[in-house]
Amino acid sequence: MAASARRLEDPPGSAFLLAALGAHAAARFAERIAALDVTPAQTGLLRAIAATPGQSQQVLAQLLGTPPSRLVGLVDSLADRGLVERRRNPTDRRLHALHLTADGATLVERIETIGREHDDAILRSLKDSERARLRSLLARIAEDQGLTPGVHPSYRRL
Amino acid sequence: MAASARRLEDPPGSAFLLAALGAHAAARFAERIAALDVTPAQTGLLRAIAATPGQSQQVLAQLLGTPPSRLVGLVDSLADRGLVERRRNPTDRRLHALHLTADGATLVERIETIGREHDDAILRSLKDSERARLRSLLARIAEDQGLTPGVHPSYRRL
DNA sequence: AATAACGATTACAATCCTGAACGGTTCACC
DNA sequence: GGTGAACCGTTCAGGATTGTAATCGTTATT
Repeated sequence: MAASARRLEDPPGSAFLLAALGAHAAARFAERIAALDVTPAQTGLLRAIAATPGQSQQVLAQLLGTPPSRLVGLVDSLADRGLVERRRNPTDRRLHALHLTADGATLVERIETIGREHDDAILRSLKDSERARLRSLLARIAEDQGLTPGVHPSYRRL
Repeated sequence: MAASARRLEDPPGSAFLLAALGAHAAARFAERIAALDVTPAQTGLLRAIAATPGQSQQVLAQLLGTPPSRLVGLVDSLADRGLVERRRNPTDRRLHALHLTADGATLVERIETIGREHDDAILRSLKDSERARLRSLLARIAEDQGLTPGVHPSYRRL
């Protein structure tokens, strides 16, 4: 009989801590933005459209790493609420260029505010210098792991 | 027209980085253990049983933060493969005490090995001293945020 | 002009989770 | 001691989400 009897409390590794904390942060953020009646997926799409307006759904789907069919429902839900517009491209009428409406733009602003509050809530136990250190470490891992900056990997196959 | 035009690349905050990296780490881990034909949820349950054997499903459900009905299927899938045993408690025949079989124990060992490899893969861009620093920062946040150590929050309402 | 390629959409099936209801068992209390 | 409440595990139906493949309209190719 080997020693085993590993306790549940000793964490199995930093990567697990990372995953657990990431899920926690994501869940908390989802709670916050629920007040605005948006889901994390919608938020990511709004952010992407705000960053590069006028793109086709195809391009956007590739950027986010999601099947195009999934974008349809997402865009629908935002378009129905008047936050996003599908503008047909006159020269190529297959394309739907996505743009934010005025309402959509102000919503993105609110989301960014909530994001900053969320950030503070999650990191409240760290001093500013420690926050900077953490951010730098995380950024290095993210780059090494090939994450596209500003895009949440959950669009891919989750 | 305000300045806006935030680029997608500048990350919206460390909490977002955390969430993105956590999702990435979780997805990669899921890929690894898929070779053993287990899901992350099953892995967490196996770990919990290994840490505190003989517990009832009710207690386990509360520890993991999941509705008991969700445990049933999880335990079923592991029991069908002979990794976990449900033992009726003779003094209180309502309870099902959960234990690992020999196969289950060796599987947990393999999962721990994979976990260490996974850890190295995620953190490969960091020196040992930096890994220690990161771990300490993450642990502090996790404690401050009230995460139960060793338990992945995704069992709760995801 | 015919056919292939392409963007967006729809249809469909598969998966997973939640919440309530259900049998079997034990406990509390009169 | 017997009756009803509480409890454990299970089951069941409903809802939400996602990926694959077929479909429709439009454009490019030859």
